[in-house]
Amino acid sequence: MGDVALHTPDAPGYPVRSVGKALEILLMLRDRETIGIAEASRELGIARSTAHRLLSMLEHYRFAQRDTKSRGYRSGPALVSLGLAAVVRMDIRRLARPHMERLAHEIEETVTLMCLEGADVRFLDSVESPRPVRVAGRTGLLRPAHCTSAGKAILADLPSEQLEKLYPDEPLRTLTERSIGSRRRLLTVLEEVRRAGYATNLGESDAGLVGIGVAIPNLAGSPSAGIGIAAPESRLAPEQIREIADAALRTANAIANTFE
Amino acid sequence: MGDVALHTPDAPGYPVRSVGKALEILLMLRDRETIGIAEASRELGIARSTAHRLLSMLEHYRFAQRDTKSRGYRSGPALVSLGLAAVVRMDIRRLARPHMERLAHEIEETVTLMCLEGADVRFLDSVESPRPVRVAGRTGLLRPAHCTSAGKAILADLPSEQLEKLYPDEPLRTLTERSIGSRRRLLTVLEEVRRAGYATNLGESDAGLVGIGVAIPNLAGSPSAGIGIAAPESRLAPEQIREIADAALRTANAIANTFE
DNA sequence: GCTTGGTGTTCTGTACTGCGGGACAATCTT
DNA sequence: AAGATTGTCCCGCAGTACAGAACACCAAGC
Repeated sequence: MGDVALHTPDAPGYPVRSVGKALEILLMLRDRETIGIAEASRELGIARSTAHRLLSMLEHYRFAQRDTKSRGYRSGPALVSLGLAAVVRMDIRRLARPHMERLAHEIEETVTLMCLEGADVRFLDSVESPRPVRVAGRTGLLRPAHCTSAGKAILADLPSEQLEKLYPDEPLRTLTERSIGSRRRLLTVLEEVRRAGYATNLGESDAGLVGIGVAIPNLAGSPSAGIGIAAPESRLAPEQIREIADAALRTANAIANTFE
Repeated sequence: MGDVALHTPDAPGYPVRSVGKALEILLMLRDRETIGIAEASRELGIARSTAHRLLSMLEHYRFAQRDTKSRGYRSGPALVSLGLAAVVRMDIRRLARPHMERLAHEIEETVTLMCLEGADVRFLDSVESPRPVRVAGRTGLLRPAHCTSAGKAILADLPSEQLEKLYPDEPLRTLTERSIGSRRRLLTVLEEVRRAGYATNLGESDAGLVGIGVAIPNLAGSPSAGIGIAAPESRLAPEQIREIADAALRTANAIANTFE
């Protein structure tokens, strides 16, 4: 009678193991550059022959391709086109675009849309500053969330137990010497972010680059997202920050309201 | 004895049907916005219950997600992150980037990298013009190949039998009234492209936008790619075309030579 | 040179798993 | 209100996708 496992809304009542394993291989392909057959077999707990067959299958459908020198499989063209098609269709991105363009035009700096992916943020889209000297948009990039402005804003919105899961190991990854290196420091920074409503990034991801980021609230279902504004260090005076953050917050709210 | 089917180099000797069907569903997700269970079952020739289970599986791994109003499945966040990770890693893109930046800087117009996907071209990456009035880079977009400059350049490099497969139906899709509408016209245009070495796009994809495109030669294995230069109509005088095309050809060759 | 540990690849039998069919409920159409 | 489609669940059978072993291949290492 009463089903206890209701708290996992999408547990497949009738799993198809081979498909599950194949999808897990695809997910491995996201984090690793290439995968070997033995590697996959070990990691998924399946026989080498099975891993071989699954990878051949992925190769046949162009989801994977063999690296030259026939050593290991890497992600194939089907993933590229599927992914790009999915990105273009993403609700957040489509809805956010016009607002981002308005914001980029108003403050004349590069605006980027990001979403959380594990403990990282993925750059989903960006509108570059109209000025000749500007920060380039780097769609597709992955950065540690705690090293970016929008990433910090997103983290600040997370429930604390989820946050702890994301940072199990103590020495946090750093990109520059200004990056946040310890969990304690991160927690106090996030507290400040919650108070201020926005986050900053003062050369913590790239030297000479500063950013201001806010989270997009109420993204029902889809992973948490945010927008960040990036500028050359020399151009952003401290007294502008509040003003720019307000513009970003207005934009984020406008995006959130577009969800009917 | 003699295996006849040697001309299909990657036919999986030992197919895993469920995985194959699952991957085919993913491929459907690329072309359609959403798919229903009955739809998938019909198209793949499997029972509705099977389609249901496969889609649940995809949903569980976040490769698909249900559309609000619980009607139909659409592509999920896993596809987005997988795709973007794959794009960033793509050889062509990584290798082409520096050359594209140089070209964009030299001619001060927006440069785009595209690759063929069926009879369309997918925008893989772009470097925007430094000028204030410029054509925006639209990474991820899909356009009919015969309506874009680089697309035509890529088509011109294709063997004719492959070309015929791509255009079975006579009234070609058009985006503006200047788009090429018939196969005959396309063939003569492609002949000109082969002679000139580059292709043009005079308001055939977007009104007020002109482009110059070239194919990147010798892309062993990976799908055919090309680069295009897009500019506002008002800014591109006819006498500049040859010069810009030469710069683009130099760039394309430089990219091709990067492949060791 | 010949081992030794590691790969990727192919084959075959069997237990299990994922398939189809059917029944039900919830929608949308007419 | 009836009819047509849809998504969802369940169950029993048979087909399949798994593991295991055997083989070929390439590195190092002694």
